[in-house]
Amino acid sequence: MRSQVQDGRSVRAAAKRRKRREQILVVAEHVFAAKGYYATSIADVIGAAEISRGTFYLYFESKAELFHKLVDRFVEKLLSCVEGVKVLPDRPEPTQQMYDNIQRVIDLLVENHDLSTVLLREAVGVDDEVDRKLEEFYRFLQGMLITALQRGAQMGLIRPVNAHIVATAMLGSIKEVLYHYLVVQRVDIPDKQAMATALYDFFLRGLLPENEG
Amino acid sequence: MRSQVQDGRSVRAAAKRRKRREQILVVAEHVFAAKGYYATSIADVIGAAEISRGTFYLYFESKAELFHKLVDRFVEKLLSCVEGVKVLPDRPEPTQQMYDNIQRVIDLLVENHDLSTVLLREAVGVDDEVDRKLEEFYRFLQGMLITALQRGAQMGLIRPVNAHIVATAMLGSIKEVLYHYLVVQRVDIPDKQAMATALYDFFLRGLLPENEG
Amino acid sequence: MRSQVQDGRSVRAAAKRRKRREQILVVAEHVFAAKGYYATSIADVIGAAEISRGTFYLYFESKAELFHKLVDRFVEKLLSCVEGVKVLPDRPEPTQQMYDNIQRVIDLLVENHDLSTVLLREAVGVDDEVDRKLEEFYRFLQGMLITALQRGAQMGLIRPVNAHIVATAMLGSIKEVLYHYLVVQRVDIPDKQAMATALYDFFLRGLLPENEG
Amino acid sequence: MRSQVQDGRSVRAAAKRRKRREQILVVAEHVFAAKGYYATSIADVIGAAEISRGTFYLYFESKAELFHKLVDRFVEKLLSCVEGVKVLPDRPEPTQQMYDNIQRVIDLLVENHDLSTVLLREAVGVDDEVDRKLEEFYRFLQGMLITALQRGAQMGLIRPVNAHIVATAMLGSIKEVLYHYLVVQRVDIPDKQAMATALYDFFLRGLLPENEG
DNA sequence: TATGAATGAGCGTTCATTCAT
DNA sequence: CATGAATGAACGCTCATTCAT
Repeated sequence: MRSQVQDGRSVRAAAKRRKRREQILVVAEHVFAAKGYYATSIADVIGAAEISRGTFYLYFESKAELFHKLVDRFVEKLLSCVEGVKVLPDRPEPTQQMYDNIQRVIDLLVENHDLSTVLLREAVGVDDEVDRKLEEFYRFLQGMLITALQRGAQMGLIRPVNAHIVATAMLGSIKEVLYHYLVVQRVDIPDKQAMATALYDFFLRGLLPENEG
Repeated sequence: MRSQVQDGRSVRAAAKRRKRREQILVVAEHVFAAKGYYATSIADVIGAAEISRGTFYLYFESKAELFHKLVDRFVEKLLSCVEGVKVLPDRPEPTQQMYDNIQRVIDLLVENHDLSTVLLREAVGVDDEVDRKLEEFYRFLQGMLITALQRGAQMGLIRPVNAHIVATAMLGSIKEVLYHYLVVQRVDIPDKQAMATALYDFFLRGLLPENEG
Repeated sequence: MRSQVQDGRSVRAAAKRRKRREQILVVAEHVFAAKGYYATSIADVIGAAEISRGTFYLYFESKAELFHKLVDRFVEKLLSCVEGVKVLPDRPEPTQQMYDNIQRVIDLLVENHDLSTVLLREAVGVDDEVDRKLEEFYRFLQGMLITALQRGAQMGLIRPVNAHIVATAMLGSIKEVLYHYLVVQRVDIPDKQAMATALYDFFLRGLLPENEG
Repeated sequence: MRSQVQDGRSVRAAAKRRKRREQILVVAEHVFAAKGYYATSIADVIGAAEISRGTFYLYFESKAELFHKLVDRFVEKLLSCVEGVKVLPDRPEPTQQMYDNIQRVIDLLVENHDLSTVLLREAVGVDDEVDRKLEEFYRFLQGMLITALQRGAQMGLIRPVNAHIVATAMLGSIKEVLYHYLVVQRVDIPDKQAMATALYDFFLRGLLPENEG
């Protein structure tokens, strides 16, 4: 059994270690966001993090692993902020749930500007592991949306549509809008609520005038 | 002044040169589509094209230039197939024009499966030149859509919407749906017309049931 | 079918390539002999060979492969110079055959001073591939000697001995003597015939005086 | 002058220190024997010894020094077990002394399987210091054997032979036989006495049948 | 004394590009 | 015009060693 002193030490050491990893991850977000995965060398990362090569490899076993962790964090954060639309007494209207999801995704990506930039920009194609993770994630979201669309249609809340295509289109819409503001224009989105509202409105009512509220 | 013989020669030579370039570009589409930009080496391209290293550099000044040309072709082809929505006596209904545009884009990308794969997958982030070209192109499309949305609203054909966001969302929808089918599922799209219809329908009428035809 | 010109070219190119490889191998023999496998870096080899890094990797796929080729050459040369002792009308006395083998091995190693140095010195332990090759080779020689000892005993030409141990001891004798002269003393052996004779004499007659000719 | 208490402390501390060093050396034998010098990292050693990096460098100034100590121990042990053949009234027959030496060397190496593996396998070539030590040691043995052979010949106990070469051959015989059994076949030698006898018999009587007892 | 996080020189390897033939 | 051998800068990674705690 470890003494209390040892436990205290190891606990503090583990905390320090986590902090260091975190620091590297945060710095790497910036660097990858600025230069892209391939153009970023280990030298760039350790230069920005002000650590030595050896230290980097103490915390990550490769450049790939570093990127995978960033992808994992992105995916985890997003997964924890989207919720399947459910019809329950204690939950808001289904359409409100959809709106809330959009809002939360926007908030999250805006808060994690660099990470979002990296992932929206060029994560696909980096390596098979990353491709698999992202595809799995998008497929999960797509599945969620498809289910929501199908249930919503059964319940008469929405029109029956080609759920597969519409779900994919909705995903693409959100990605593109966020990509456009975060990466292309490199601005913090002025009015996150307006953005969510505009997307939500477009999704629900489309373009035709007879759909006017 | 060149003699006629020399002109004849140089004309033939220029034609031959163009043909060679074309051959390399076509082969490169396949290779880039299969392996991605970074994982594709010059060795892969010249191996597939059955030419020597030296010959490659006779026709392209770098790997980057080769890729730029592919991007240029993609952009040109797409530009030549989309048309701004205009209200003129000799043209179809504006909504029909939108539908036609969607349909043509889908057709083009399906016809150019490899090129589309490359560009939808990971073109962004390859280098600043490519980023600029693609951004310019997407901005052009976006501008076109924004204009159409604004004019449509003025004319009462569509609801007034946040044109910027909706235009971006429409672009993202189309990209994502095509990406999903062309790259992720790697299938030829079974029913291109149905896909266009589904997107068109979603764009116009959204999800709410009161929008039912 | 290739034209004669192309054949001529490719034949010449292949010859040039072989020559280059050979040149690198020869230089590498020197370098490995002087510094040992591990202390020798690719930089040392290409420096001594006066080629660039890239060129080295054009001819060898790794430092390991370079060393493997050297081992292969060593083993091949030795295999081609030792012959199993056979009793046939047109061949010399079995003991003379043994003497000849010893003489040929000594000659070969003296002629290939550097290569022998590398292999006698520290080839074992470099990697599993090398270990396997050398062990296989020594086992082959050992097997040959064991057979010769057993047959010789059956024919009454030699005493019955513990063939396994004696064969191994004979191998060790030859290795150590050559190692001593080639590597430790770093001299060309003054009298190769005397060396062969001394070993041969020791093998046949041992130390006891009653064995005096 | 140190107080008795301090002396007691420092004596105990020194003993502890020696014990620690010893423990590391013993563990390192195993590790080096299993993986070889170059493939063994400090991480392997401290992992097996269950000490920290810092502690290792408290006891050894480098990986090289650790190995040097192992070589020293090997050489010391061997030196303490071989004795020069001397003709004295209170000592056995010279040939018996030779047999005893062989037997003791075999016993020692079998008892120190790991250490022997390391040293027989790949010690040569590790660094100049090790090379020097081993060469000095082998030269010492060789000198001893040469003297014995020359004296033996003078006394008429053995034939006059090329003492240099025969001494080297005898060393090589013993090394190779032990190497073969300890390292290649990785077995404990079944009958150490038979091995000594076979070598002794071969050394004294050679292969020719007229030498039959 | 004991620790283990931090270091950085040095390694083997890749690959886009050049140029003599 | 065509070739492919040659180049070398740049990369990701390792590991013996140090030193603040």
